Amino acid sequence: MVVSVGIKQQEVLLDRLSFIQNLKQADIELLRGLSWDFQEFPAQHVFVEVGDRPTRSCLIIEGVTCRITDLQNGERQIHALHIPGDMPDLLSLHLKVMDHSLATVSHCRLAYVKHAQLQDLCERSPTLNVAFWRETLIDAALGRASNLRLGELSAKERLAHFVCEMRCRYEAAQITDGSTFFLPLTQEIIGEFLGLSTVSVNRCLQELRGDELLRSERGITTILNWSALVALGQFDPTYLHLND
Amino acid sequence: MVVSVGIKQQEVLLDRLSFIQNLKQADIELLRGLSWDFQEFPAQHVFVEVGDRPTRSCLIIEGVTCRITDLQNGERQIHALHIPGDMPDLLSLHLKVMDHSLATVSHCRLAYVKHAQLQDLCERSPTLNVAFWRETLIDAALGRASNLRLGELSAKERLAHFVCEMRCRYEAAQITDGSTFFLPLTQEIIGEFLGLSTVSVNRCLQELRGDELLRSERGITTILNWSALVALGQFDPTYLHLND
DNA sequence: CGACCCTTTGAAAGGAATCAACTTATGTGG
DNA sequence: CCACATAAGTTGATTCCTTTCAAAGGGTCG
Repeated sequence: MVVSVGIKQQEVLLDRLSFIQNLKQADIELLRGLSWDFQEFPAQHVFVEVGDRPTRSCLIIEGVTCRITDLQNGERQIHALHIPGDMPDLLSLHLKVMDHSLATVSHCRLAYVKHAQLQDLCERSPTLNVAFWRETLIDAALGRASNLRLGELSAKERLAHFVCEMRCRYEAAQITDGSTFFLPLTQEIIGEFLGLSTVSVNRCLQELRGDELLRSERGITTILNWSALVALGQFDPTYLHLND
Repeated sequence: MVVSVGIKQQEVLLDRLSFIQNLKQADIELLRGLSWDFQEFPAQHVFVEVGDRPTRSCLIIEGVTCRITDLQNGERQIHALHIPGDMPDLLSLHLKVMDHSLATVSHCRLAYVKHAQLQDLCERSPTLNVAFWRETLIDAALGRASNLRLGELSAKERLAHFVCEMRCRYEAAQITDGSTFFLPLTQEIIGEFLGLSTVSVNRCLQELRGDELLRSERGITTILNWSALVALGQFDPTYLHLND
């Protein structure tokens, strides 16, 4: 379903990219010249599948999506969670065959651009070329953070690290309300992301709440003790590359 | 220590890039025009540190390097292992501050190019721009494979998956001898990569040997039963993007 | 030949998974 | 607006895979 193209929605991308690069007027015009197709999906909807050869990439306007690999036993590993402003399949611009799937976690509004347009834009503007390339590099950096969590941290530490990351990303995307933000994730999803069982996620969450590090109900998450969370999760935001 | 610049060493890069793109003559000349600084390091040598702001990137000519994050307790997570033909810090071309360290695992010979040269080359040739971008995307895909191993696979499965990946990458880099290749890694390094203790790595390796899936001594690894290894590790080489 | 690093082995402890049930939300239709 | 159905969260008991601890064997190199 194609919905109306609102200027405000396009600005999501401008906000994101201007954050990291000094865009010249010409670049801004190139970005504004992109034509987007808007599409909405319900929660739990797979919108890109392994093996697909996408001809366009999407920008998340609203909602949360995840990058998934399915396993034989029906389990699945969530490699990454993406929030508004992210372009979860920007990589398909140069990796022709998808090596994973993308699915919505919550109800989502996505904006699609054709690869051809992006390629053209990258050839015209070295600045934008770098900006988009850089987006894929930061996406990869988030993957390294996942490695760290999965490989070295305990269940409780993983959860703390994860919350810290999300808080920073939400803040960067300017969708926080003070130290409160809305994470529309079930404990099952969090478990699939952190390599934990739902039961473990639940218990660790309760511990974090009991330790008064955070409050959370129905996805509405409030950080109560940031420094303690950071320490527990050994969280170092360098990998988010928000300031370089 | 800067050593002599051999033509053969430069070809490592050409081989790698021509594998994935149809290079035009002009591109090949641009690549040949790059000036490399060759440097050698002993094993266990950290050559890029967290927080560094590199002005050049390296290509591995010989040896194995690793991408590392150090933790408080002295443990470290190895995010990735790189082999000849890989450019482990190509990402520093656009991520100014390193969010991890790079270290040699075995004795290494590295070839360095200045970022300025690479940037210039990317502006001159859209093809090469894509080729290098794509290299960083594949690097990220390897990270997703790590996620999968760490998050969903048992110790034995992780090891199997890992061996499968290395075999494919070694083959692509043309440094195999039939089903035999040289992995200069201690069990400790493998453990740090797979999120396992040295003891577990050792026991799983013995199992794989006992099951006659592979043979290995002093890093010399021989695959005895490829399909069984692939099945055990649930290995799907799509993410290596060797054919697209 | 001894020092050192890597590998191997055994026994015990522990963190998280699993299984199963129960409670609390969310949502739909009568 | 309540009854029922479904999804999400919570709890307890048990099992199991890995880790940890500790020590012995084996290879390499000065």
